[in-house]
Amino acid sequence: MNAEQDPPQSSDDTSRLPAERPQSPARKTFVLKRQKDVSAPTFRIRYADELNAAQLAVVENIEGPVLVIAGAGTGKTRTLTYRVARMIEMGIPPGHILLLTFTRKAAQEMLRRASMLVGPRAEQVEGGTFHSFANRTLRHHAQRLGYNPSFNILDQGDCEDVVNLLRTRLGLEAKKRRFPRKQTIVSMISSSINRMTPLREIVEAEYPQYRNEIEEIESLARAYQDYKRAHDLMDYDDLLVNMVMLLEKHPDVRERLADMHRFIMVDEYQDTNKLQHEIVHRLSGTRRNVMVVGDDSQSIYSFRGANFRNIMDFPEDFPGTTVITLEENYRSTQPILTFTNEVLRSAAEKYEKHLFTRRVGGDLPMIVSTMNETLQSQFVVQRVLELREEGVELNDMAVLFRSSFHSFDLEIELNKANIPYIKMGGFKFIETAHVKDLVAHLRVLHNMRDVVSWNRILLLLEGVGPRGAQRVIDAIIDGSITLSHDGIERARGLGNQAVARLFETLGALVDEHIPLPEKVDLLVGYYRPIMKRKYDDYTKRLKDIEVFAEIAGRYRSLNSFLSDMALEPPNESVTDIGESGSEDEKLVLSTIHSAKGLEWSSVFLIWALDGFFPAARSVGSHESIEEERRLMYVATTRAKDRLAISYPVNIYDRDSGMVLSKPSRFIETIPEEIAERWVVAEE
DNA sequence: CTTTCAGACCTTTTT
DNA sequence: GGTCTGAAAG
Repeated sequence: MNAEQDPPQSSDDTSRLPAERPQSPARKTFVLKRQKDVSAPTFRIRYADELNAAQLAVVENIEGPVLVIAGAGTGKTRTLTYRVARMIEMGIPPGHILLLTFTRKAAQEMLRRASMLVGPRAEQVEGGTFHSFANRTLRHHAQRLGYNPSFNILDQGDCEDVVNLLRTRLGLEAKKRRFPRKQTIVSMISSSINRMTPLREIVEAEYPQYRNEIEEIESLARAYQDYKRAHDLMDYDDLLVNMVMLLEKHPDVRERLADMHRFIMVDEYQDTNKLQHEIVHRLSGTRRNVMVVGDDSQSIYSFRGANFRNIMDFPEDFPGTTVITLEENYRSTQPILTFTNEVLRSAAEKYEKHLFTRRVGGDLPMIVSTMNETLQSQFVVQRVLELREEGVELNDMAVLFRSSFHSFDLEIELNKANIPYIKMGGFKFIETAHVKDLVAHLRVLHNMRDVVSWNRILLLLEGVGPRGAQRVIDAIIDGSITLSHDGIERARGLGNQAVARLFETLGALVDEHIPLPEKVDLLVGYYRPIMKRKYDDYTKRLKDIEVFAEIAGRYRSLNSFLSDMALEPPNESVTDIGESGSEDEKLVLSTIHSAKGLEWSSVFLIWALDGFFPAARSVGSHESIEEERRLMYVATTRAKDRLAISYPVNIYDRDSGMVLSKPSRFIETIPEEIAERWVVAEE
């Protein structure tokens, strides 16, 4: 099928043709001319030479719904890049293209590569995550939904704080029976929202132990929603919910947005949830120029409400969909590909794909059993050093694991061996208490009504507890304390030295003409003594604060800084972030989730031990086991040339109280001719 | 009211 | 090994 000849439905769907719709003249002629003349020899890029047949089909199908099933390593990024380039060459204004990706980095990378093909115009394509797109859009249209445009965004920790506060207020402490902890409550609510399923059903299906508490949980959830709305706060889910609301309840806005984003591309579609699907569906409107790419076999975010039904059902949601499958793998050698296919062989439901590669030859994957945890780490260290000797750069090797803490022991051994590494995923810099404290100060400057942040920064003060904080917050909300001169006087009148100093500091910073870096410096000066009093590892944390100031220094506006910190925080974990730039060559340690979309020459997968991977708590249900299997697939498909999977035996697991010694069920049955088995024992 | 302290609890994955 | 909660001391 070929967009140049006769795009399907172009005759009956007139709304797509700009000529029918009065517009600014310049824009109109621009688009019209190109659409009728697509195959004219104005393309400077010779797409057919650069892409294989399936990839070319993706690039040439610009109009109408397109579903691309892209197996691992099949050149998805390349294809998307060329598609963007092609659209721009066709004369589609870059601003009309919306590229939704899983991380902002992925979008930036694609646009950077596209701009190398067709020039800097490509950078004007609107790209980013669903959340960041929703954020930008909602800042423009907040009033329509009754929000202040300077709403602040709550991360998960903030949400938990709110729930905690409201729970106390409603008198729902874990007094009598067992009431779920705040974390659990937040994830219940989030599940309910992202799956568009009533809370009651979520609790009954997934948290049956709290069945008797449903009434209370529901009322807490309601209080939570009201609270956020009353104070111009949105959590991650609200960004999506409100985006859907905006599109649903305000047709004029929907029209305008659909007009602005005529061509929509969504990457990693297998990891979108129902809300995100709604956004795509409504935004594409009658034009239906939607292309989604994904691999159902790599769907690994169901805990976040992602539903791979989205990708399975796409052709039904968008009748007339062109389905294109990318099957040539350019990444891995045949032995690795054979191995990954074997991992996937018994998956329950999937689009059939037959990945093949021309990279014949290469080592068989290794499955390595070690006596204990330390030997596993030492095995990795030794192999890394050997490969390094053979000329493989550290950058081109990665160690992957199911859960963040699985790398702890390895990190010790890496330090001993002086191997520099960077760790992705797990606990983040931005989530450390002292960094959150600083951010909270900036957030109240951005939005005085951010009571969550007020609460946080007031509780830092000596002599202020929950009660005192609430008194001050009440005064802020009713307007008797402000950051103006007499507002500060009033704060001083409260009789607490520390509170007075807080307001003096903030009062001096509220001036919008002060550049952000300067604000942060002043704030750090204010915060340092507080930190010294509160944390005994003060000097270690001080380093983070310096890094924080440095990051803030790159931003001009408080708004964009806060949005980025909430939506796209640095993914490196705490220890690494300060060292960036000190050494270029580093071994990558990463959770499998954070390794999505990446590739390395050599990949180690550690802790492939039943109970760790699959995780013990996933063993219960069929669906979660299937997801773990896909996770194994994602992990193993990251490898280009070498793959080693290891597991220690005889590990005592506190959770189950058992000694675990079985290799992961996903690799246990792999035949001898597909993977070599090794044992590492003490000499 | 706030702070401190001791015991209970449980740990995926991320926007 | 860390966070979270509740009770007692300041």
